[in-house]
Amino acid sequence: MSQTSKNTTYHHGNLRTALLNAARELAAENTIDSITLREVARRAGVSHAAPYHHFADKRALLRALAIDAFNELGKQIKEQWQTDPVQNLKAIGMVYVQFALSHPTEFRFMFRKTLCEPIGRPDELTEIANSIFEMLISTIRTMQDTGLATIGNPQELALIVWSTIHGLSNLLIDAPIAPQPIPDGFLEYQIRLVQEMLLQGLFVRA
Amino acid sequence: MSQTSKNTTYHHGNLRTALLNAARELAAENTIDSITLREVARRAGVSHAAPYHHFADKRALLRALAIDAFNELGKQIKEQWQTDPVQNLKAIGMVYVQFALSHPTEFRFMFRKTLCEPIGRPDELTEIANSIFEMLISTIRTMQDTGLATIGNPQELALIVWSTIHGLSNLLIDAPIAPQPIPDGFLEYQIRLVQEMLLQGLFVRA
DNA sequence: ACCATAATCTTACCATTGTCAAGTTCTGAG
DNA sequence: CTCAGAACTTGACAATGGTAAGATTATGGT
Repeated sequence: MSQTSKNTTYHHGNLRTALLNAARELAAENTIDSITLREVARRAGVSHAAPYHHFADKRALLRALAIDAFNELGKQIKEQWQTDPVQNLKAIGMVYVQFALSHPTEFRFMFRKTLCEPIGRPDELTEIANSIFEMLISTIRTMQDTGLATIGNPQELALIVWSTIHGLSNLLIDAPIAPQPIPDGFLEYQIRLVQEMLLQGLFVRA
Repeated sequence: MSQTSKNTTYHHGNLRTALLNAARELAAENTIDSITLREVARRAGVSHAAPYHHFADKRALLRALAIDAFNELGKQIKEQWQTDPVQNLKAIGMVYVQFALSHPTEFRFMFRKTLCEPIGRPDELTEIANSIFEMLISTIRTMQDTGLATIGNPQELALIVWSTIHGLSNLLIDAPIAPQPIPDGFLEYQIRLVQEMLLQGLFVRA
């Protein structure tokens, strides 16, 4: 096909990524249930059993999709990274919610416990999720070090902050409320509101 | 069967609720994908085509499940209702997160846009969700009236508050972080933390 | 009381899906 | 060159969502 690699007839050459791309294509088009192994294979121009040579089962394909999405999210956050922790807090929020809005299907798969390995076993999905969580924690720690936040255990505070942006993302994507489509500037305004509330809440005057 | 109603052999008598109960049973046992129309019918002791006389399709069954769950959530909130708006804010948060933790599968279905009717058509799921949202808005309005909160449009503030408890629920259920199982008192502590932050954030000193 | 009609349920069928087993074709190390 | 193994295909299987047509029961109008 017009793939960016070899063009042999039998061996695809780079089927794994082609399958993931096809899955992403499906994710972008339809809803969460419409990612079908067979359709993915079809779009990659390959037989319906071919994917099993690259993924153990459908779950593994979706897990790979989720991991890629987490990596992309982390990359986007890092691109916005600056020195001011308050700016970074805002950046994390904006990037996070925007990512959820622009890749809703992948976003949903990023948080599916069934896609993780059984507990005990090392799980890349858990690791990458935690590494992003760490960025939030360290941001809050920095804020505390510079006196911008004064109360609380940074880990617990980070969980609350993450909850807020994660919940906002979920509600905007899936809840039967919220304006549809989302008006211009709504996001910026909402994130600013979150941030102001959090900054106030994180800061106890001496 | 040992149903609470008639016991004729052919006509079930109350199949609709029996199906919903079976679905809830499945929800409690397994994961989100394991609710199968055929298994639901099997558990209700009925042929696999019988459900179609009570629900248009699988989606309709799941929508009914989600609606029931929203009703239950609303009921539980109302049971905790008092006069103090701050107490009510806490009650909403506690009940909400506890509901999500004790009925994770139903909770996930409560927020699936694909279960809603196409926009334009009146949708019971949208209505019941909004009616619960209204309780939050009115709580915040009351707080503003009594000087406990001073800033912002109550609707926008309510969205942030909802985001926080909704996000916390989702993360605790599905995110590959958070202690598993959740230790005693964790929830109370976390909700108190949320509340303190929000109260600070909602209140701007003159 | 009776019977037509509608509601409820069943059996039989179809297309699709995830998955596996057994073959086929290619590729590269020796 | 060759041959072991990787990459793919074909063909099968059971399970699922859904439809159609027929069987059974309930119900209301007369």
